[in-house]
Amino acid sequence: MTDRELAKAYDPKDVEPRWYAYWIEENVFAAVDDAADPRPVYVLPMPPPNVTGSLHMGHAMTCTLEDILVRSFRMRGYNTLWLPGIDHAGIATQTVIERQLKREGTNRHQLGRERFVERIWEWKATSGGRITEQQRVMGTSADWPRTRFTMDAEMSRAVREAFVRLYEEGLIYRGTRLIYWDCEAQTVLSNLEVENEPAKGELFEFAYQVEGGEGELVVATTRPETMLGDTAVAVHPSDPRYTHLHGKRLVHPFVNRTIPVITDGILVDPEFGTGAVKVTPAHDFNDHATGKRHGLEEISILNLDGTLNAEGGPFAGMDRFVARKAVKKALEDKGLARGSKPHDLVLPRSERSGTIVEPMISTQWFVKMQPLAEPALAAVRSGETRIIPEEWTKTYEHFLSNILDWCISRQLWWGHRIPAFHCTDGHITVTREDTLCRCGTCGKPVTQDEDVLDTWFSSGLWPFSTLGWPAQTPALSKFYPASDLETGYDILFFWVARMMMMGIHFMGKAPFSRVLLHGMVVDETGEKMSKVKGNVIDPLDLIHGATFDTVVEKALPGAPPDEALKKFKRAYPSAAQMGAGFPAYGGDALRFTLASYSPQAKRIPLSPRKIEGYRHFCNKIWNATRFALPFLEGAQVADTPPAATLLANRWILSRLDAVTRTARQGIDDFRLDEATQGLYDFFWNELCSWYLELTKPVFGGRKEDEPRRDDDAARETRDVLAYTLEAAMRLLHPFVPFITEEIWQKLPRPGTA
RNA sequence: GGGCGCAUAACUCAGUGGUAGAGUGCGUCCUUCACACGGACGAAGUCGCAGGUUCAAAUCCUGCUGCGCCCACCA
Repeated sequence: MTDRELAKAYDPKDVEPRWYAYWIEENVFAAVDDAADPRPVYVLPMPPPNVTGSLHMGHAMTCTLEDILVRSFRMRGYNTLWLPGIDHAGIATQTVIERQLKREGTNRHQLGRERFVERIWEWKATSGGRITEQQRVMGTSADWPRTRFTMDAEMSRAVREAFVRLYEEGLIYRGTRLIYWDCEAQTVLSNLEVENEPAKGELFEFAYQVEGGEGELVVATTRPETMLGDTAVAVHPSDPRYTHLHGKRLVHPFVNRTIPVITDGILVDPEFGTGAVKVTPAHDFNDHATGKRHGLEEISILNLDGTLNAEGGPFAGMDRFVARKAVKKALEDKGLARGSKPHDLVLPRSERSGTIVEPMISTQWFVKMQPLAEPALAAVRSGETRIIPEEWTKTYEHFLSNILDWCISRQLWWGHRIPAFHCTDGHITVTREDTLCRCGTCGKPVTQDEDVLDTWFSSGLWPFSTLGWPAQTPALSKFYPASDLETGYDILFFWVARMMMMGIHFMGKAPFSRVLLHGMVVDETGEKMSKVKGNVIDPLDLIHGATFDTVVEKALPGAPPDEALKKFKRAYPSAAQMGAGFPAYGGDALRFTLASYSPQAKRIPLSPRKIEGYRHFCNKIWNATRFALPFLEGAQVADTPPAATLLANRWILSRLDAVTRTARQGIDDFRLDEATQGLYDFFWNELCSWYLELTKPVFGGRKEDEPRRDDDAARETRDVLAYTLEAAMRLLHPFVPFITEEIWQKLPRPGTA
């Protein structure tokens, strides 16, 4: 096959890897730091995927949308930086490695901290960050040599610097608070990492005897074991049923203490339960606040692993759930149980481990949020940063207006160690140095704080830490603030809000002028993709093709294949009639599909049939070119449209102009769906169905006995067709970069004639 | 308890104060000269329900119904 001939059907497998290699070789994704570079700048920080991650549909969406923006600006002549990276993902990664150790019959404590962390680095070197390889299959045109890992030395320096400055400014403090504790991972969690899940439980009632044998007071609870930490029972001040008990004391049935009856109009709703509330200040947020109001003792009853400590009296050593049953039984045995009824409740679960978290009193590091939140709110209110789709602005405002202090310490080993040192006298020295020997206050020997920082602390610095901050590098001055930040709406609070706060605080300017948010990719019926549901699709299977056996094995690992297949086909009705599997749709078809969904949709139901439709579109592009190429020999293509006299030629040039504006507008407004629709319609209906058909009689030569024409009309049409195709390839390129590159390289274009 | 959003053709979704749109699917026909990953023609919607504003509403407003998401410490 010569240069100017094309295969009859488009085969992405042949084309795509070839051009990716070419782009890398030609270094076309690189941004330029040089202050003297006169071009305008477009900067897009890439959301760093977890080091443990592998490409899923959400990543595919992110890569696609961002690559479209980036390629588009690059083609417009911007000095474009798409900065990629990887997140160390503290708790997620630690969990992965701990599971490995468990399989090997050991654990991190046997290994020791230093060895454990080494082990994670080893793992990272071999299998961590595989996802960045997979991103390349999507055509991701990031400036790869600038890839940052949040645990790199430079990133760590930035993290320490940020911590120290916030500490010195009084915005980071250490405090003893009621926090959420994950008993399995054995670490504190921030509020955002706790998911509240509705559940069916019971409301159990039991009686406290009044001291001196004057009757009883019945309370209701969903967590009977917490009664071991009760330090009061509260009633409503104006509840006539309990007036006679005001000021009395109650006898604890299991531990040697009496507790007061207190009145509290905030905690107690007389309508609920018995109207009397047991108060456990150390294990419940409402009770904690009540305890503060009344000066109650806070008795922690739990060990860090969720078993009961010595305060549990006869129940000490039991797991919290075992203790729950045992306490109920013991209350029954003492004749104090007063029955139970079914009750709908909300269980707080750890986002990561899935276990029910326990409120516990603990000393942790916090960031004071309000002083940081206010400028972040102001930046959006003033329009310095715009959130698109705009409806998210209210959600952002609501979050930042009601924000609580951020607990940033984690009892993990994998992460940025907190740069604080403790001496035996209890002084704390916070330092930028790697290590410290003497207390800054008294000079005694010190040890470093055992804890690490929340992963999101380092990612909150991403827009500037990746550019060399705190050093004043050329990259930092060139590329901060970024132009856009594009990501899924699910991390608006976790990540975007925190970058806004940190960016403004440390750099004095909001980190980006626009925040672009897309929805969650879900299955075709609208269900969230999950391994449990068996509806996960690996984007690479759509690109490369895969039998349903393979697809289903990944969707529902370990399940019987026919059962898994049934589930899968229920989740993707349009795949049900597809025979044995997915054909190789190619990266372009998948990208065009993902871009075609409206970004304001919160749920993006992935439809295999839709991908198929856009694969057909790619084939259409291919064949249109295949038809046109033989007629383009000797075409003159300039940067501006050729002068046209024939109606058809003038018409297609005007349509080209219109679609150019549609595509441009769609990209600028982050309405890529409108851009894809416009491009599809232009190419298929206007260019192929109408214009190409109209050119046939002008060119002639289609039948054996008909000569190819070479008159003015044919020459004008040739030049217009060449110009139009070349321009169409450039318009389509950000969306479907592979096929357009393949074709464009074969087309006559400015400077090649 | 607060907040946000959605309801348009069989499916998935755009859309606009002035005669209802796309893709896919469906029906009939066509392997004819770029493409059957194609072409031609066609069927298909009381734009959730009820009010209101307007010359005009599917589009704006109010209420209702249904669905979804987020935030929140009711024992």
